[in-house]
Amino acid sequence: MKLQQLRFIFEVAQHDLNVSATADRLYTSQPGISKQIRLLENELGITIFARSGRHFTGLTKAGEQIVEVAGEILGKTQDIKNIALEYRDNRIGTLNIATTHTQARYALPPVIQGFMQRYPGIKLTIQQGTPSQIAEMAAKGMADLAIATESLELFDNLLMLPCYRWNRCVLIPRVHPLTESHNLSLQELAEYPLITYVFGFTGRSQLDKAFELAGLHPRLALTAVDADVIKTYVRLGLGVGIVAHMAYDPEIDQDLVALDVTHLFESSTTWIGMRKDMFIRGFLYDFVESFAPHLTRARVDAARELDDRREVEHLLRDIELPVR
Amino acid sequence: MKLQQLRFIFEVAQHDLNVSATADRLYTSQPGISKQIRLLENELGITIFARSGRHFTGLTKAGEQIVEVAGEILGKTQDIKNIALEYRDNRIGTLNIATTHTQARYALPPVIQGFMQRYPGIKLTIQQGTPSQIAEMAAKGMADLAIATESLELFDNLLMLPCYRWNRCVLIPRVHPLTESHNLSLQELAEYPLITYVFGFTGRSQLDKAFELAGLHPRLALTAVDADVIKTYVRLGLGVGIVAHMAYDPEIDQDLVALDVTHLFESSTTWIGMRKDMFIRGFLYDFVESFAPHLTRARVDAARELDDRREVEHLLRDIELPVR
DNA sequence: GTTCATTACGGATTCCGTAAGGATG
DNA sequence: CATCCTTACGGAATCCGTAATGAAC
Repeated sequence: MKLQQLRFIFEVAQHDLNVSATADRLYTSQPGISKQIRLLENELGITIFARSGRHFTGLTKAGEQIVEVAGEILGKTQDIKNIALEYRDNRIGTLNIATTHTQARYALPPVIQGFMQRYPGIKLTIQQGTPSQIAEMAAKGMADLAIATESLELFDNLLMLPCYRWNRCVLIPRVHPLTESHNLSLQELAEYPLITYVFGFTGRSQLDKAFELAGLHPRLALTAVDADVIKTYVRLGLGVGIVAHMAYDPEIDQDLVALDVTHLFESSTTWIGMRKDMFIRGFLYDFVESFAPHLTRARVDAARELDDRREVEHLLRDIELPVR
Repeated sequence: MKLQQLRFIFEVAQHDLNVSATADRLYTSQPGISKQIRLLENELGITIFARSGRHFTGLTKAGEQIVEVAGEILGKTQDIKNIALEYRDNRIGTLNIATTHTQARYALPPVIQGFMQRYPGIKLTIQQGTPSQIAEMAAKGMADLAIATESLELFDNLLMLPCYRWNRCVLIPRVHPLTESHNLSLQELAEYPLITYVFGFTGRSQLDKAFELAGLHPRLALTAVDADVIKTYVRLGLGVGIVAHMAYDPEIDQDLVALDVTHLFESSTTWIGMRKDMFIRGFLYDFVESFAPHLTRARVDAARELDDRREVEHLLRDIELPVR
């Protein structure tokens, strides 16, 4: 058994069972991968990939379990490299953040800017994706951190750390009936076509819950992945926008009016997700703390010691989360 | 980075940092190991082993952490092999049990006998050691199961499953003043020199606690690792023996009298310890269940899902443990 | 007929043994 | 001076590329 063989079966499993495509991504030859897979299967005395003729059609039951363990092993080899790098020079390395549009566009920029100044030697990568995509990236070791409001709970090897709470605001053009409204109610709001996030993004589930509880079924004129698109259509008069509060910029969005609706919706929480057992380099602790000041190295370590998500919540429950 | 390199640094760290001795054990050459270690250190850009001249004197800080991760990786490669074996032929394989004298001599024999009949293809190994040694063996992947009454809590990657409760009996020769005693008290007992287990073995700590709470300080004439030695000296009249109840065999020990002292001491619990994340083969579930019938596959799996020791206790607390 | 894995094969690299060398305690 | 790691070196095995092959959709 060789680490490369484990790498190959893992990557092939991640790439639609297509060996040729995997070879391209790994900058190696397709027969090389094919041969190593076959060698591993022979050594173990089982087939990992189910085949129909010469095509891979799926994983065998044994293969599924083996690929999963292989992924854990590969993650740990990365940990070893990170340990070595940390002791060699704690100022160089890479940081790979997977996050959503909302975070990348509105919450992260100042943090990133400060981080890049403090650690000019760290190569920073930000990958944007859907909440479930980024959760998977962190869980599988393709990203160091996942930052999102939703879906991080889907992978139970992710440690979830609460970062800040936020609520929504309603966006309307400067000329709009609702500008007259005082103490906006859900009923009033539901009379207008709404423009907000698609399901699974940026606290959308909290939003639905509020209307549901009130027995209201507003018309969704348009759902988008990000606030910029939402704003665009609000400007076109297609409907009333509901976006995360931090997505409203008084400078840039002077042509829009933001109405506070904190009283209408429960606040949402944005989380950092990271593999429970990953080796955390010094700069990564630092990044986390500068994004969420209450998440000090000591607190993160304490949370890592606990194995259960509920215990982590209990540990951190007395901490006043920042509100944005 | 190669798996063999990880194997080498791990084994060298386990063998007193002695490369030559490690080479002998692994049936390979000493320069081969030396070279691979050096290659790994070069690749990672750090030193793993601290050296004085050409002698290894210890692990560097980075080395300590890396060796630990290397051990986890090697454990997972073993998991992969076990997965493959299980699907290839679930009747062949190896089972390595680390346990104490008390278990090996008195609790395990009938279980082992039945197991060997059901699984003639499994190569069974039993390693005897002190409780802390066997806990380490299980934690480091050198044994599949640890079975003991003490010390399993020392390694937090061990899942602890309660197997049975037991208490002690007092052993005296057929002719002895205590044979007249009814409802033996701790005070009476403390008047005689005692012969029992050394500290850290077979519930010795529970025993000390009982005397301590009663404010008694009995004289320990002799402490031994196993009940057979204890019985021998009881026969010689050196003192009164206190052993685990299951260590008294009415057939063999006809020349000794066993007095029930359940009312004097709290019962102890014997546990199975296994690496939390190890792959458990079918026959291993079967072995565990035949040793502790309440530990069904479903219950073991449920306990593995939980990450915290206290939660495991909670899960299993309604189960009536067998008493021996 | 295109896509895709397997087989064949040759060159480069790596691995691993023996033998010799040099530092430590 | 006995122990122990490092270096040197050569043969064997492995790896990995290109090219050809054959099966599946």
